[in-house]
Amino acid sequence: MFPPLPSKFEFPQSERDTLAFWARHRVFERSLSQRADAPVFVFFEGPPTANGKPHPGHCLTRAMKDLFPRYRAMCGYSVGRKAGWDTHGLPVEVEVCKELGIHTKAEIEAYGVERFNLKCIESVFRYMREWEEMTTRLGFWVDLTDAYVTHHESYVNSVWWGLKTLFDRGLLYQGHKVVWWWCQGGTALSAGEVGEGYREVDDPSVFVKFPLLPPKSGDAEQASLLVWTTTPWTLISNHFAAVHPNLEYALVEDPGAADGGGPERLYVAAALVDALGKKVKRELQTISICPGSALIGRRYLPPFPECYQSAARDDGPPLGERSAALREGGSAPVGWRVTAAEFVTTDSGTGLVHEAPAFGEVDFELLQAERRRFASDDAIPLLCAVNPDGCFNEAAPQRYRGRWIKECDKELIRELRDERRTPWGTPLLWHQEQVRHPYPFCPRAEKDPLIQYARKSWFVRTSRFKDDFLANNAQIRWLPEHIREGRFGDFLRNNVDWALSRERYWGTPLPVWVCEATGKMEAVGSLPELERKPGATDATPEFPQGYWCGKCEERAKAGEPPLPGDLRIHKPYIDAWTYDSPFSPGARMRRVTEVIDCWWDSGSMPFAQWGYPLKNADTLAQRLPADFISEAIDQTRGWFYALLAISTLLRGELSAAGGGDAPRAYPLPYRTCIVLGLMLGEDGTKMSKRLKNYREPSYIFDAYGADAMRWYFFSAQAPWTTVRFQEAAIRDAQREFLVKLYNVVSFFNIYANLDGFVPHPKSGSPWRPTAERCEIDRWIISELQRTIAFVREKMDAFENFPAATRLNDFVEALSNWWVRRSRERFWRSEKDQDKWDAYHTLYGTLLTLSMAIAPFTPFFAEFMFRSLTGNREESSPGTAPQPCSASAGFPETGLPVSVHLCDYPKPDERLVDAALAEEMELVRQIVSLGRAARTDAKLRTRQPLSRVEIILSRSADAERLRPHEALIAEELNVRLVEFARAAEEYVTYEVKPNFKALGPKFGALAPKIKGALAGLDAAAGRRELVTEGVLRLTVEGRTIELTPEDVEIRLAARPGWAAAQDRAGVVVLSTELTPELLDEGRVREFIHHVQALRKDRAFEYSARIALYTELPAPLDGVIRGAAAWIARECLVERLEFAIPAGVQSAEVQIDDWNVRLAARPIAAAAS
RNA sequence: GGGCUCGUAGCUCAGUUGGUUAGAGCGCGUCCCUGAUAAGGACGAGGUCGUUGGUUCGACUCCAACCGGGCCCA
Repeated sequence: MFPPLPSKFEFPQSERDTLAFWARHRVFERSLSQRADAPVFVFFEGPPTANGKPHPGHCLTRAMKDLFPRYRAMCGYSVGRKAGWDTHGLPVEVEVCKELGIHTKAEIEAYGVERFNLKCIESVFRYMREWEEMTTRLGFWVDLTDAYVTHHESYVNSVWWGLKTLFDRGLLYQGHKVVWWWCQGGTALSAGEVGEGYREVDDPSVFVKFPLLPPKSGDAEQASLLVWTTTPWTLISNHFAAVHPNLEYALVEDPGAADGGGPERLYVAAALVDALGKKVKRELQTISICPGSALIGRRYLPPFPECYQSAARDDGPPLGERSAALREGGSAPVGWRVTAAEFVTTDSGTGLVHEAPAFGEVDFELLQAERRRFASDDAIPLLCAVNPDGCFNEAAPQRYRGRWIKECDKELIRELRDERRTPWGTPLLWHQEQVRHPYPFCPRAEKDPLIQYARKSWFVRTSRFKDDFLANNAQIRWLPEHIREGRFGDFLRNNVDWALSRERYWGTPLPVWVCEATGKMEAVGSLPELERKPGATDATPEFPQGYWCGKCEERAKAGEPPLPGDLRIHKPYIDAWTYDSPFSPGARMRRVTEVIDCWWDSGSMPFAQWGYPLKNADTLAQRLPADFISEAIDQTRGWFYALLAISTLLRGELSAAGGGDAPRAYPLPYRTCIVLGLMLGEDGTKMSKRLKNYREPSYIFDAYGADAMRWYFFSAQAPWTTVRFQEAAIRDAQREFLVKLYNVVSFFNIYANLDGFVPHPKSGSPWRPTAERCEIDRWIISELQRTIAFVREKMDAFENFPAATRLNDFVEALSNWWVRRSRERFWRSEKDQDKWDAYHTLYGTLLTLSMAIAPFTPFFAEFMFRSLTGNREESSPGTAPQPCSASAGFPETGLPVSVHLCDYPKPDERLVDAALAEEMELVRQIVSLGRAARTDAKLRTRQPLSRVEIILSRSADAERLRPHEALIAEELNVRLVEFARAAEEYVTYEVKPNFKALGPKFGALAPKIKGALAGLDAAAGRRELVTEGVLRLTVEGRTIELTPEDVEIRLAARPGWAAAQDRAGVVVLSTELTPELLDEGRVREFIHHVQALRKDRAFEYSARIALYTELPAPLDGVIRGAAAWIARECLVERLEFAIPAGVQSAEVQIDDWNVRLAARPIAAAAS
């Protein structure tokens, strides 16, 4: 007896039951342990940032990460699945700041770094729990109990080891770099963060004159360079003006504005003269043209004199008047002269660029280039009138000092217009307007604009490894493929050194200690290593026994919960550690203050998840590289890059884990990477909590279940396409696949129990091999084998979409052809072998299918499997799982308790019948045509017809269809099936060119042949082809012989017949209705109404009934004559032609007659 | 502005080394079937395959430019 199924199946409830079942029997753990000694398939979990609730996009990622490991595990691999959490970084800090209602670094310091970081841990834990819940509910099997966590001491030790290794190899260095700087947060932001924060804003656009000093020889020219900027606040820090040496520059005469300033001369790019003239509505007259190179070296006066006049050294002349020795001999001024720069264009501005190296990346590079020309490294200072907090400093004019730079823009412009003049008395401001352009703001604090700012920070010399990155990349299997050469390849080719340090609090501390006497540095590879350093201590004046212990005691005394031990390796505790300097006796080593980019954390996970090298060297050797990873496309420059870069840098060191000397081969650290598309909300725009344009995962889980969502992800599109997350699409996916499949399971369940079907081949219902069963059974079993072979092939290649599509097609075929065509076999009363064949076929198919879909829809697969195997529970869960094999129709005994402990089905080639598959395809096509013809002629299916004539385009097909005549006759409800050969009575012919064959053979002649064929007598042409094997045509004077392959013969029904056609052929129905046929139709109508009545009255499926009817005379004889048939079809025990009093009756119509029907079940049906 | 990617039916998406008649599901309309009923089937309407050029005997497919969306970078 199969456990009866509920009348109303609830997917979400069933899934919750399955979750409980998995937990009860520790199915996940056992799926791992039963493969403990198998070959490994390595999966890396990209750690989600535990900062914010998971949304549907995360569900897609996690579903994909589940699918392939499940599949490989069922295929016999050992697939360890260690969870991981990314817990450091700015996002966490910002979340905590919001919670605390604070914003700036000063506020964090005031709150206390210690308490702050404690808050960060708490915040991370909160979100981790939400993620764990979603993970479990989605059916993502990953070991949450043994997750790696980036802030754990063991993890940080590994990260430190990597950094120390790079430091010792000279790859970790401190340098200046212009970064996108968040003034209020006091830190640089990563490229990704900056990209998030771009907004369209209006900024001032100012054109400013830089008056030229007279050349060494020659008279004062009284001309200015005209420069353009959208950041007036950077003008105070101006250091150079740049031109492109190969561009043409014009010296123009500006007649001057009406309200001030006389005529004067300006240098601008020749190409921009007209455009600039239009801006001020004056004609700028070109006086002379010169190349940019002619201007190089010319000196000018900056708009604000503070830097120019500052004394770089106490004794020297002002900076503006200083020159220094060049490497190649001679000397040059250290600033305020024209330099050459390739980046100058005439796209906007004036073709002359104001350079403030502290505030622009290219500007800074220009400064570096200039510096390299000088003999002394520090000949040219970096001019910077702005403090890290975004306020002007001592280098700025008095009135601006201490003020927020953006706030000063207006005043600066006014000063340039009204107060500052050229030596000849015109205002320095030439023109002012507004521009609208994208500008980055802090994505975490939307009002704070970012600025480019030169900052001392730590870098990893990744650019030196560009070629290695590319070589590594070339070995990776990317899905989709274009990522390798496209987005990712481009990114690698443009590699710049990794800006590693962050001037923040909650992150992996940069493990570099500096000698307080000499400034020399060294890196430390782990906390134990630090503790072993000579004289190492975290004692402070306040806590002479040690800062950490002191703090712990303090909390204990105050009755507060103990500090998480993992905080020991974080700020501020780690900052307390000092040790004896190896560089200078008596001096101490102190840690630098920075923490590192959290991307570096997550990119270190291949070894850090195992705590390597302090432990688990063996594990690492086995688990590198990963066979499979997957994340969304936004991780290209994130995790995908971090992983590849760090593993490439540490290739030699990582290979030591394996005990070998040879460097580990590429790819590292992942072989296959599925790059998922972005997920958009219902309206096709980015998902937004604010706009509520998507459904929460929990809503989907409760309304449809996790499988519906998973199936939608896997089957609706290739995973790398951008998808719209639509509730309706999930509902559809559920209806098309899960509900359809459930109906088949339910069908089986109902009848198997009615007939007492026992699946066991020996002790159960009579079983016989597939080869002895009927054609449709052999067909569906063959389809099953083909499907499994296809799914395996695609899944082995990480292509879930075609695999899922094929499974969908199979379920469609099972439900809409096999079940439909086999229903009668289940209904019939006799328990003959054919009936048992049907049961065994369906049972075996469903059982195998439950295994085949298990990685895709693990909950429903488990439901199916358990339903088919009797909802077994183990009395002592955990006994050794038994091996399982299940070929169609013949399940072995001793199946495991869960489908997920089974082996993935293997196709049995012996059961595949390709010819039968093709024939059945054709049969379905013909039947479909027959139904179309019926619809057309308004002949309902219940009305039998005398015969159908089938005319096939390929007459050879007739022979192949003949064995299936009975099937066609039954499906179309016709007495006779005939194949007509040359049925010109019914059809007309058309001879069409087959260009695929004609094209290569005849080239340009092909279209002409098409014309010739159109004018041909098609019937004659066809005859010629059939009798002679060739068709001769004369085209352009040439005689051409066409073979049957060169053309296609199409058929069309002649008008006047009940017919339908397509490429396969024409199906013609005989429409003549004899009295006998009409009578049979009426009986079938009668049966139909009785069945409807049974259903309407909700009789048991197997209930025998007494049937009462009152008929008009013309029907009486017909129904009486068919009594036996009716009794068999409708389980009628007694048929009476009068309706007894008190029995509820119904009136139905058969043709034009009214018929009364009534029925009641007969109690003891067991006779 | 640069790079990548996508543009096919009202919606969601397929479309196999270029082959002349571009498909599916949903939705809509008409009908059918039903002892699987949260089913199932048939038919119909609905497309200048983003636009414009080019290559080719032949282009949804290849190339170029442009337009539009998305992502990444600036």
